This record gives sequence, C-alpha cells and structure tokens, in this order.
Amino acid sequence: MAGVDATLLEDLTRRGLVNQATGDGELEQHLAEASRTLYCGFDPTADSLHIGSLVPLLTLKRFQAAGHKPIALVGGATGLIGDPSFKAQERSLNTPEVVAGWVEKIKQQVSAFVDFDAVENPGIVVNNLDWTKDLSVLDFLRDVGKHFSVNNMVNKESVKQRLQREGEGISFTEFAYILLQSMDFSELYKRYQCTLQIGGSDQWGNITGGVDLTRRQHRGKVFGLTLPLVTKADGTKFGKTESGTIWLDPKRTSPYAFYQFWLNTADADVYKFLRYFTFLSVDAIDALEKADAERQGRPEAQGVLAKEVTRLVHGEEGLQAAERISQALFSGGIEELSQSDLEQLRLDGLPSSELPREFTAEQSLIQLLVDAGMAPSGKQVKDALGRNAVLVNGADVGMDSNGVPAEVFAGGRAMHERFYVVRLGKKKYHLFYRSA
RNA sequence: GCAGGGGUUCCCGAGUGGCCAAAGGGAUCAGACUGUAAAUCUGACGCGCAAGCUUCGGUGGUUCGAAUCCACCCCCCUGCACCA
Repeated sequence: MAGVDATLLEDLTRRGLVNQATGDGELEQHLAEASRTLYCGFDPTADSLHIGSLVPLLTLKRFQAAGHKPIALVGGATGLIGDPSFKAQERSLNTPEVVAGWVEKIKQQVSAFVDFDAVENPGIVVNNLDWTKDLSVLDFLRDVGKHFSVNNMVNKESVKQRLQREGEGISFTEFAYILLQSMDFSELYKRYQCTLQIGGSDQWGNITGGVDLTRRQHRGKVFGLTLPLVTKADGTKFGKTESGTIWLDPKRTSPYAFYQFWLNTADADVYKFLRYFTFLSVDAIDALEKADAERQGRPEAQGVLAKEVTRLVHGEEGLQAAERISQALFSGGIEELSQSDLEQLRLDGLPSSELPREFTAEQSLIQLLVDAGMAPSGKQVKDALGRNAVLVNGADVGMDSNGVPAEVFAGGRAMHERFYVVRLGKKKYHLFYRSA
C-alpha cells in the first residue's frame, strides 16, 4: 500500500475546512493508518454544480492527493426526492427524465476533480440510483426503515424549522430523504469499504444517519466529516452576484465571469478563500497575507485566488482567456486593441452581440443595452446614462444619445470598422459588432 | 371535514376604502470616494426614455373609488375531528 499523508487532517484543520467530525478523534488515526475510501454526494438539482459545491469537490481532491480513494456520488436517486436539510420549504419534484439528464452533466463535471487513473488510489463516480431503482418498498421499509427512529429524525436540527415553523411543513417524501442518503453510505461501505463521508455542514444529520445505519446493517465502523459553510464577512450570501449564481459550467458562467467573481473577493474573505479553494500551502497563504498587509494599497491575494481557482475549474486555457479579457478591459487602453484582439475577446467569452445594419425608429440605445443583457431594466440604463456611466469605445454617452443609436454606433466611431466596446458602470462590459 | 390564523412588489415585512406603485429593512444597480476593495454618503429600485401602463393568491361583486369591504374558489399553517 502506498503511503498516505498522515498530516492531511491537520492541514484541513489549518485551512479551516473541518467543521465537525464523528468518532472522537479516531478519524485522524483511521486516515493515518492506511489508504481509505471516502465519498461525497452531489445531488443533481440543476444541470450544473455551482461554486457552493467546490469546497467538497476540492476536498475530495485533497484526500486523493493524500493517498485516499475518492468516490464522487451523483444523486440520481436522492435528486428525485429532494434534501430537506435546512431548506425553508418543500421543493417541487423534477421529472425522472430531467434528473437523469442532469445526472449525466454532473457526472462529467465531477469527473474533472477526481483522478481515475491514479495507480494506487483511483477515484470513481457512482450513481445511487443504481442500488435504489429496483428496491421494493417493502424491502426498503424492512431493511432500512426499521433502523431509523422517527423520534430521532424529528429531533434533527436540519428539519426542525420545517417541523416547527409556521407556514411550512414537510412531506413524508422529503422527511425520508435521510434514509436514502444513509443507505448510500452503507451501500458504499459494503461495495467499496468506504469508511468516510464528507459533506457540507448542512449534511451532518444525513451523514450521521449513514454512520448509524452502516453500523446497524454491517457492524461497520465508519466516519463522517463536515466542511464549513462558506460565509462572507459582510453577511451576504456566498456565490451570488448581480448576474446570479456562479456556476461551474462554462456555458452558464464564462471563465471570464468566473475569474472576475474571485477577483472581486473582499479583503476580509480572501485569505480564508485561498485556504478553502486553492492548493497553495497554508504557509504560503499566510506569507501572502503578511506581504499584502505590509504593502500599502491593493492586495495581491485576489489575483492569486482568481488565478488558482479559475485554473482548477476551467483549466489553463480558460484561465488564459479570462486573463486576456480582464487585462484588455481593466488595464487601460481598450483603444489599443487590435482587430484580432477584439475577435479573440469575443471567442474568449466576453459577452457580445451583433448590431443590426440599420436601426429602426423604435430602437433606442437603452433598449439595445437591455436586450444585450447589460442591465435588467431600462431604468438602470437610463440612470447610468444620466450619470455618464455609459462609455462606447471609451467615450461617454449622455442621455441625449438615447434616441439616436445610429449616431452612437456610427461607422466612423467603430474600432476597426466594426467593433464597439460598451461599458456600463465600472465593471460591465459588452462587445457590439457588425459582421464583417 | 370543522375551527382559528395566513397568502402584499426579489426576500423579510407595514398597510384594513381615496393622500398607494404601496412604509421600513435587506439584497441589487449606478454615482462620489477608492484598489475593478471595505466603510460612508447620494440616487435608482413593478414595466416603460416618456406620456402612460400593469400589480397586492384566483374569479366575480359592492363602490365615484378596493391591497383594503362582500361572495365563491385555490394554497399554506395550527388545533380538533375522521381513520379507530
């Protein structure tokens, strides 16, 4: 057996990645002794994971790097039910076809973080639908249900608000979710000698359920470890921006937008995020923090964070593209961009739209920008226009230009005959062009 | 099924006949200041450039006028009953 890195848990702790663990410290020894198999589940609630899943995903990777065997479980079954943990309300069910489609997408996504070819400790991806789809209700109730105490389940913190809070209830379906997830752990223990489940802190109840079930069904000693919920210092929700959730799928969130998201991390959060989301050593991160503190002005940490995480998720190419765009837009001189630079930015994922040859009478500048997705409502564009916050190829456009888009996008004002870089506010860019 | 409580603009939450596109807070957007920060201040925040238009679970009604009153319906919560 290849050696395992016995300091893994210590490193995780230093990173602040350990929220809770079962087993009174026995886990550390368990992991230090031998290469273990562990798993983490990802339910398909959309066709892509978002950055909320990044912490567990990367943690799986950390375990593998330390010599353990990771299993990424995609919840083809659990996704059909819906995890009630700490959810304020019952969710509507998705059809089996839809969930099955999502499962495939999530499988692929997850696969990027697990090394299947490691000789000693290859990872695998499984789907819990495989061992639940043919299970009969009676078998389920007798073999699994019998091990659960409703009294116990009712006392779980994760469903408390649904049980007590006025205005919301919980269906039996969601209430039974924990049985399914617990079954997964027990099943993986049986099939792969999986002895550790990791997950977000909201998964504690489900994880301990699995630990108990494994013991009851197989007299197996298994462990659970939860990771902290990612929070921001200002109290707002992590992973959301003006334009919505940050997804891992480049079709939903371009590498550029992804990169920008991390680059905009608040100082108060950035070092914590570096520990959570990168593989840089804690010492290196501490050193960076110290250097930033000593230097006046802008810290380097955000740049490092954006670079590292974008590379992890979108690869070197995605990172290059993101950096090219960011460089071009924010480090001055858009007017110096060559025609091929502009073309490249478009390919790199800078939001862009084609302009019509002729403008109709109804087309106002405001409407054009709204249609391009630069703002959700015309009011915002109007506000920006009124404050000279709209720039076309570097020159600001006032409210009086609203009615005359043909003038704003006149051929003579184009870059290389056909490009217009429009900036709204400080950070929102959009490339308008006419086909060549 | 019965009784009681409730469904308001992204969220929380005021509003119980006109002064309501609807208080306040949060989130969000823009401006100033900055570091593409934070904090702070300013403006915006249903839709529409505007005139204006469409909202307060749904449908009808009363009224000059309804988020506010009435009727019916839908949904949620709590308790009781039913299941026994």
